[in-house]
Amino acid sequence: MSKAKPGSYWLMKSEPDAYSIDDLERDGKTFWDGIRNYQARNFIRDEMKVGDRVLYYHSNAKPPGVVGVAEVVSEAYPDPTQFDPDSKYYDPKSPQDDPRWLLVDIAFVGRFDEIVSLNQLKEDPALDGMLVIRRGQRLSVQPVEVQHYAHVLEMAGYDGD
DNA sequence: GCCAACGTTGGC
DNA sequence: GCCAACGTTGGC
Repeated sequence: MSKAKPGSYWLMKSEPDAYSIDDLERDGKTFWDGIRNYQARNFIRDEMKVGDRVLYYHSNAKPPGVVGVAEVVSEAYPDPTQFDPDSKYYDPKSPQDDPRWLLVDIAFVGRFDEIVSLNQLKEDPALDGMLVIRRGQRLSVQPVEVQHYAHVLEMAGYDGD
């Protein structure tokens, strides 16, 4: 199954205490390790492509919200932390020859001048149906519709790309 | 810190 | 294959 669609858009959550947009800006690029949810893994494995754009979302933050933009810069490949007994992401049940968990590399693209908070997202009718504003939505990697992506950038006054 | 929502595990 | 128990996420 190959879909000839242009780029896809995503929202990826990170707790700023663990890895914030500042960390990503400093590093330029990072391994998005620690995905341990099958639905998120499937998006990464089946649908993410190099060049896809990502809304960078701070969860467990005050306030939570979108703080910038990142870009997918690798294909999916096995997450090495699943085989590392010292890692908190260690998964002893993942077979070495058929790794259960994958990751992609993410690069910094830009930062918003100000956070676009979850509240703002919820209050804007143009974003009706966006997954992140759905109650109880815990998925840390989620698809975003192109018009929602564009609208969030607009809300941020971001014209970096 | 609380707790609702939801995913995963394991007994049966 | 059901479902209760448990663990985690993440807003508040």
